[in-house]
Amino acid sequence: MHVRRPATLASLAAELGVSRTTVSNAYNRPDQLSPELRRRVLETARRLGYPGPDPVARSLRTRKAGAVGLLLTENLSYAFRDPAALGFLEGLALACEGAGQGLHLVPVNPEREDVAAVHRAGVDGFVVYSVPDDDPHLAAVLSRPVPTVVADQPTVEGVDRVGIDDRGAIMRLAQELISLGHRRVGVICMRLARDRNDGFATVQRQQDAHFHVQRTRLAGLSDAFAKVGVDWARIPVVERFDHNTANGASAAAQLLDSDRDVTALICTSDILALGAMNEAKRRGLRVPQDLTITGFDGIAEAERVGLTTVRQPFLEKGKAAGKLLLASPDPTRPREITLDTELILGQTSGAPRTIEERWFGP
Amino acid sequence: MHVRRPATLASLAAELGVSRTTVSNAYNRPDQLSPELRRRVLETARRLGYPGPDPVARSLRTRKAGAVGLLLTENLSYAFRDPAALGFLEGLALACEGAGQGLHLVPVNPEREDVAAVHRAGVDGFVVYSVPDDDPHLAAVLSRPVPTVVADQPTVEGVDRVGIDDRGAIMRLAQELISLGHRRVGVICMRLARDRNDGFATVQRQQDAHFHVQRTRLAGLSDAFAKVGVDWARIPVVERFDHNTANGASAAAQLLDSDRDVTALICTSDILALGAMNEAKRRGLRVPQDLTITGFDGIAEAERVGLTTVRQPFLEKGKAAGKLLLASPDPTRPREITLDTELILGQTSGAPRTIEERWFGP
DNA sequence: AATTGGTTCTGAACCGTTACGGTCAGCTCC
DNA sequence: GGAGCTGACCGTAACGGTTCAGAACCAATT
Repeated sequence: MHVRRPATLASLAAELGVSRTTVSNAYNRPDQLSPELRRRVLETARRLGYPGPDPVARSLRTRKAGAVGLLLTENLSYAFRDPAALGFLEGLALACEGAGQGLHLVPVNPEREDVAAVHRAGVDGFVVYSVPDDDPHLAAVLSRPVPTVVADQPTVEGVDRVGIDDRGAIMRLAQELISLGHRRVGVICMRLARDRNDGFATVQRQQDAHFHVQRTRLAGLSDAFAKVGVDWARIPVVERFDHNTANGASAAAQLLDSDRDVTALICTSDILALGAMNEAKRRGLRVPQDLTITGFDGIAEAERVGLTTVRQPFLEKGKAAGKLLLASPDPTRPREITLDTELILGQTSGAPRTIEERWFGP
Repeated sequence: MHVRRPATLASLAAELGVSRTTVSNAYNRPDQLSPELRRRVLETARRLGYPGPDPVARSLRTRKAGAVGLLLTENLSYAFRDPAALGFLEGLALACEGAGQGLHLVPVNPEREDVAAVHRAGVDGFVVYSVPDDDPHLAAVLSRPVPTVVADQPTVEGVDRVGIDDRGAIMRLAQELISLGHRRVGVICMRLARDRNDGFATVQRQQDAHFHVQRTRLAGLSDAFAKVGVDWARIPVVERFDHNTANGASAAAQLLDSDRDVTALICTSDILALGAMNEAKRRGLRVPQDLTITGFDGIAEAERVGLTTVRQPFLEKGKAAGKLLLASPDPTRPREITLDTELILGQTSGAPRTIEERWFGP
């Protein structure tokens, strides 16, 4: 085996008896030197095992890394499990690919507050996806002098943003349930803050939630029900830290155990809703006759089972974030993109049974 | 809005009247200077809007980028749709995360042969996942003087490798079918080369396949059937370029149209097998009574429907690739990791009906 | 003969940092 | 009271490129 020679542009130039500029040009500006010389340069490079200009050194000089950083709140691997995050990731990847930019996933250890990884990432900009307001990594990103786009997060001064109208979308869903006659409902939501709280969430906790998306959706629900005179404080909201169907099921169980007369379970994600459906089935509750269940996101699996939900365009969101970041040499005017959502009325929602029906059958 | 001042470590040092080394130490080696001075440095940094040492310059100096490059054959976004690739990606991400390394997805435009992206990536090493032997991007990666690990690919001289025993695994599957009595089978496989060929694949094309995994699996099947005297050349092999269930279905249709007496469809991936099952259903063929269908990979959906398949540990494969890359300061001995697979006998395989049964019913 | 223009190549500055090998004052220890 | 140590800080030399303003040369034009 040959040992990799630490050949550099300079050593190559010396070997050839030309200037470093010329060697550089051989790679970057073929029109700046004669074809013959260029051929010789590349030939000698091959012979010496020179792998071409060092990307890092080039980045330093040109002040371009050719990559976009992506900051996620969770373990990197979470992004590959959650369909919504995955869709976003795919969209972002598409945008990067289209622009010939790499996508640098920043490693975040949620245990340690290891902000160093953010500082170490050689990128031209950041996309921040759904991290809590108070996340130190977000602060670290904002401290870096590169353009940033946040997604599914509250607007940050001077930073582009892409998202959906979570509030309006879930309000329309709620209004649908309300018009069907639902008043006594339960809510299942994802984690509201960085501390684990698997159980009921007080109104205070809901309002203080550090995750923008969850906070906004709960607020939308609260407003929608307030309009028809339902006291939100009496609506049970169950929170789950980890986002999976098992937790959707256990949250549904907790909710149904605490109040048997709930007529609908409103979940802030499809994953949770799918879990809730499993629990309903386990209890022999028919959906939607005995219990209405709704989700949020519009993932493929939800569509398959006919879940009533709000469909949001993950992929487009990711693409939009990428385009926003890559197309912005103009840092003066922060932009905000709000994508449309669609209310999907599936087979998991219907009118609640009356009290009589509940006790004496239909 | 404040304009980002291009403050540097040097300007900060000048402002403070200390050396650049001291400022550097304030960030990297707190023990090398008095707490008081460090406090002053950081304070002044904040005041001047100095965001901390530039990651690219640091990388140049330390010769560490803190990131691993990942090369995929397909569009980046393909990786987010294919469950096997996704599992690998997740495993790799976990390994990177554990080591505090970023994961840099290299943008590959399969249209243009834009190898430049490989040269532009500031990474400490590469993982190459299942690209064809003759892919120029692979060559570009190998030309870079950084450690590399290939996965699901043939061994490259001096390069670590991780994979499974595709040949042995599919042979065990084939032997199972053979012992059930199947002799007249059809095969559905993924793309064999970079050129599109949606249709039958000749034996020559099978042997020349540039995708190692597919080539090896077909060879394993060929060998298994040869052992019991089946002439492989007469076994129809249908190839599909794009990997999705729709293509699995159309390939199954093509196969069944060409030979109605096939008793089993052996697919080289679960996705294709799931598509084939859809087609069988559409035709009113009962599985496994009328037709045996098998897959390969062991994805969640396959498990759900009870597909007979080979389960391979994607996640572990990704993890292993990451560990191999990150734990190797020793370039002298290339290593090879072969992970175990498991034959899953589901409900989609059974004994073939005899000719009589086929024509006259059971 | 002088000017112009084009091609091809060069020299030197610069990108922002960290590694390495110091210096120097103050202190301890017999 | 001199040797030896320690803590705190500094100067210089890389790290490996890109870029820009010319220099040198030659041919064509005025």
